[in-house]
Amino acid sequence: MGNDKTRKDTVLALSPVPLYTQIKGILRDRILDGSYQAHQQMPSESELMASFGVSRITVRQALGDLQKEGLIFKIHGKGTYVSKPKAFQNATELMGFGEAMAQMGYETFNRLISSKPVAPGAAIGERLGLAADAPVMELKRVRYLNRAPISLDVTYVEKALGERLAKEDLAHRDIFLILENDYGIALGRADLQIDAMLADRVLAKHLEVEEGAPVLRIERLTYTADGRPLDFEHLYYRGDAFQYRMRTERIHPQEK
Amino acid sequence: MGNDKTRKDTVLALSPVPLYTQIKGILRDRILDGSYQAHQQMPSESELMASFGVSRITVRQALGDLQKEGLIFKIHGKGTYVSKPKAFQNATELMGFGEAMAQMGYETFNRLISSKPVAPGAAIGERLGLAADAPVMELKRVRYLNRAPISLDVTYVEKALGERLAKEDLAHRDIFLILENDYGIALGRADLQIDAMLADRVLAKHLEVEEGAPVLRIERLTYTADGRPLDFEHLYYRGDAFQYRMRTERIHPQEK
DNA sequence: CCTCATATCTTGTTATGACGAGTAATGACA
DNA sequence: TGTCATTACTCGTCATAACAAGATATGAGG
Repeated sequence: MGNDKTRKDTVLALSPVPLYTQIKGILRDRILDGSYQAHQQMPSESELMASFGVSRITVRQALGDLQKEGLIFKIHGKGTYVSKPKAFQNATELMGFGEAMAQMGYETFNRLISSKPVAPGAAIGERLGLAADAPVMELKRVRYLNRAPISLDVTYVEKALGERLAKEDLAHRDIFLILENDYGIALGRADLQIDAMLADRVLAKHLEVEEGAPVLRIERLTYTADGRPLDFEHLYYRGDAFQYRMRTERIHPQEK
Repeated sequence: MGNDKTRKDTVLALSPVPLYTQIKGILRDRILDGSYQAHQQMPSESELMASFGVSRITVRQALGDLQKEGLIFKIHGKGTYVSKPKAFQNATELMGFGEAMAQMGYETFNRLISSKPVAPGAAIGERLGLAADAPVMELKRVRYLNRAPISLDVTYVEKALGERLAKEDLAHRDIFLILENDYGIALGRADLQIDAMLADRVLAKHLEVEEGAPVLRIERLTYTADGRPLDFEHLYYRGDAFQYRMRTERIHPQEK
């Protein structure tokens, strides 16, 4: 059932937000609230054209974006279907720790251990695209979830930026959000490297675990939207208290 | 169409591969071989239209795909630019271990430890979308890189499929490639969870490390292209010998 | 009953055309 | 000289149109 060809939806052509964005939002809501059930359904492109009163290219842009988000998938010649696994949507999204936890309803708190200018090793300076002798700021923070320490974050940024950041409310706000909302710096992608290690004495003290406990180490180099490296971090997560989740796509062999 | 300000390129309209795919390939090659240098350049859309003799929509589809791959980025009102960091392209691509290593020029070898039907715990059966009492096959393999053990892979699949897989040449081929190339099963996305743990006695033996050494554990649930869960794996990587790399994108707040 | 061509769904690709919006250089004007 | 409107680029959005290609139901012919 649920066949509502006659249904008419209103999208505002004069709105500042694009039509396909509005349509995307409406369809996403219907998927998330169950109007469109899992693994079947989804009106065809021509039905959506009629019901929203837009052209096919607009419908396809909306559907294409939803597919990128993982909410739907298409089968050539058959139709468009709703994906089931709502489990962890958007796990490939770049987020700060507090941001990610807040989205899941957890409260976080950060304790600033130290902030000081350091002479970067060659590796760090190079990653940030700075001159070999350019000074960088090192910010050390321990992040708490429900009063238990979860991770030690060591952040390296260019010195001037780091001094500015050190004055901010790092206890309650993610650096990512400060950069974007307060400084107006648009962030782009990030490159991550993940491996496992054992807690040394310093790490054990900060994370309140035994020396030799398993630790997940993540190296993250974050770029601005226009591709300049901005922020290099070492994140040390308690192996017993944290799982890093993500989603990857299979790229099908085509012309390669 | 006698138009060539700088260069004229030939794309085959009759080819079985779409025009935008051909154009995407040509542009990717030029970026990778340095014809288009990093962080500047890139002809405008209208120039590409003229040089390839195609419409704007086709050019935009090619550029959009390259942007998703991370090779280029666009700035509204200014132009399209080449991204610099060739470091690890396509790290969000879902790949088997052997596949990934082969792409980097390494040879791998797998040793099949065991393959047997098991009564799945509730967690595994549910993940695979099977009935609670449906039998599954468990395949255990140790993966070697340069004759050193790198990981222990424990794979769970539906029983019939698992028995078929057990007869294949698992020593030299990735399960992913067998599924796709031999069985014609198109793979879609995968959901991953990563954490850190310590090697127990069994793990230590297989990975040839000390008991208590750091181990990166990855849980991976792989879906077919049409969204059915197919393959659930536990991957245990030596923390001292393996780094998991990936790239994530910042999603900018829009309508949320 | 089974097979196969056909009609008719679906999504995929591509062209042409238009206007909006952001960026930047130019030149007129105060 | 400094400010501002103009203009000419760029990418972003959207409409209309057509055909290709995959999937499926239908019906004719064996």
